[in-house]
This record gives sequence, C-alpha cells and structure tokens, in this order.
Amino acid sequence: MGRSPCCEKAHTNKGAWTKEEDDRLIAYIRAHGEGCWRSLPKAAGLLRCGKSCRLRWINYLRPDLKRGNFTEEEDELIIKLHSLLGNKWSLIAGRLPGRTDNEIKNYWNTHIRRKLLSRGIDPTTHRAINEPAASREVTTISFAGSTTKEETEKCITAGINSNNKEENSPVSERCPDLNLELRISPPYQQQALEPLKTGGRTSSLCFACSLGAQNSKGCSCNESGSSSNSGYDFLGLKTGVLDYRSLEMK
DNA sequence: AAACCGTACAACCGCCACACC
DNA sequence: AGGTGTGGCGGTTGTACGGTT
Repeated sequence: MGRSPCCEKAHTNKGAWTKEEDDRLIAYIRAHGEGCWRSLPKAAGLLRCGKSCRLRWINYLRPDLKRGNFTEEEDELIIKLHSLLGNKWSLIAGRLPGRTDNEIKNYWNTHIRRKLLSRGIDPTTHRAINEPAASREVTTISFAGSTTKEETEKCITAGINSNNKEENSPVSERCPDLNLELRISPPYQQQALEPLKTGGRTSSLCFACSLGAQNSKGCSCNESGSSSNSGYDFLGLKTGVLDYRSLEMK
C-alpha cells in the first residue's frame, strides 16, 4: 500500500499565490501559530496543499525574513559554508539570519556558482578546475555518522575549530565520521595574513564567530595583531589555497 | 515593435528522517 | 519491530521580467 498523498490534488490551487491567499495564511498563523501544516489549509480556508502553505510561509511570508540583495559578508559566508557543508542549504541558512534555504540555494545557483566558474573555481569542490587530481585532497566533512541535527551542528563547530594541529583531537572523538584530511599549506601571499576585508572595509569577526562559535577555541577575534592562528584557516581560506576575497560579487 | 534569449526566483516534486502508534 | 503520517530538505521546473538583436 502506497503512501497517501499529502493533499487532495484535484481540489488545490497551484502556482503563484494571490494576495488574498497570503493574507489568509498570515492571519491564520498569527492567530494559531505554525504547526500541523496538513490541516492548516482547510482550517485557514485555503485551497492549497499543506506543503505549499509551509513553503510560502517559510520562504516568503515569515516576518523575520530579511529579503533584498545579499551583502558582501553574506556572499563570503555562503561560499565558506558551502565549501564546508556542501549543498546543505538548510544548515547554511541556519547561519544566515533572515535568509531561507530556498533563497540561498537560488542565489548560489544564479550568482555565486557562475561567479566561481568564471574564476576557474569548481563550485562543487571549491578547487581550481584545472588543478591536478593529486593535489585535490580536500577537507571533507561527512555527516553520515551524525544521527541528529545537534550532532551535525557539533561537527560543524568542530570543523571550525579543527585548525589546531594537535593530535588526538577531541573532534575525532565527538564525530568519528569526521574526515579531517586537512590541507595545510603556507601562505603564498602577504595579503592572506591581513585581516579579513569585506566590501572595502575590515571585518572584525573571525570565521568562527561568523558561524556562531564566538569565544570558541577557534575564535581569533581577540588575538592582537596577526591572525595567523585563527580558526577558519582549516579550509585554506586564509592561506591562499582558497581566497575568495579577491572575487567580485555583484 | 516584436521576437528571442538569459536571468532570477517562486513554487513544486520526490525523497528521506523522524515521531508516533 | 514495523507501519504510517508528517515535516523538512534538496533538486528541478515554470514563469515573469529585462536586455538584446
């Protein structure tokens, strides 16, 4: 016996939402809150699939959505997070307040992806497209062994902090499936040692902080002068292995 | 002015994970 | 332990819109 459909498709609207539908959905959620998307359409008087209502609310109607163009800081963060997480849009969105997974996914596919390709960078591997295969031993973080979202979050934070070269890293203990094949290379340009510059000004947040790991072991905000030991270098973002700061983003 | 093309983004679809029974 | 319902996620599609020819 197959699964029952999520809604009665014959009696549901599809396509673009009307203003009236939006108003109904907003009014209902304001009155009753989110939850039970399956029964929501009927209760709210909407001829829509529950899934469609959820998507519309999460991606468009939610009051805390930022909307508008992505900033340079957001661009950089998305690229860095994607290099760490891959197409885990919901996780990436979780680190960008006011942005949705759908929005970020679209932005990636329409803007960032093309930009990286035009620079000769593979948007999937975050490596130079013509880079020899032998040198493509990249940092890959697998979440296959992370059974819960919380564990995955721990692994992300662990990844942020994994720059230290100590042996027997606690990261491995917490996340046994975490592949920490790190690529460690010396800085190849002086610029890489300068503080992170974004949009023509200097950002005061290190990558660890931008990921919500303030005051963690990998946080380098409080280090004076050189940031050569900061926590986000595990991707080579500062060493010059990957340096997206030179990229122009619209 | 019209046709064509590329881009951006909202929305849909199918699958998966989890909770509950 | 297995079946079922639901929510959530990622990939893909559809379409409106602006630019170009």
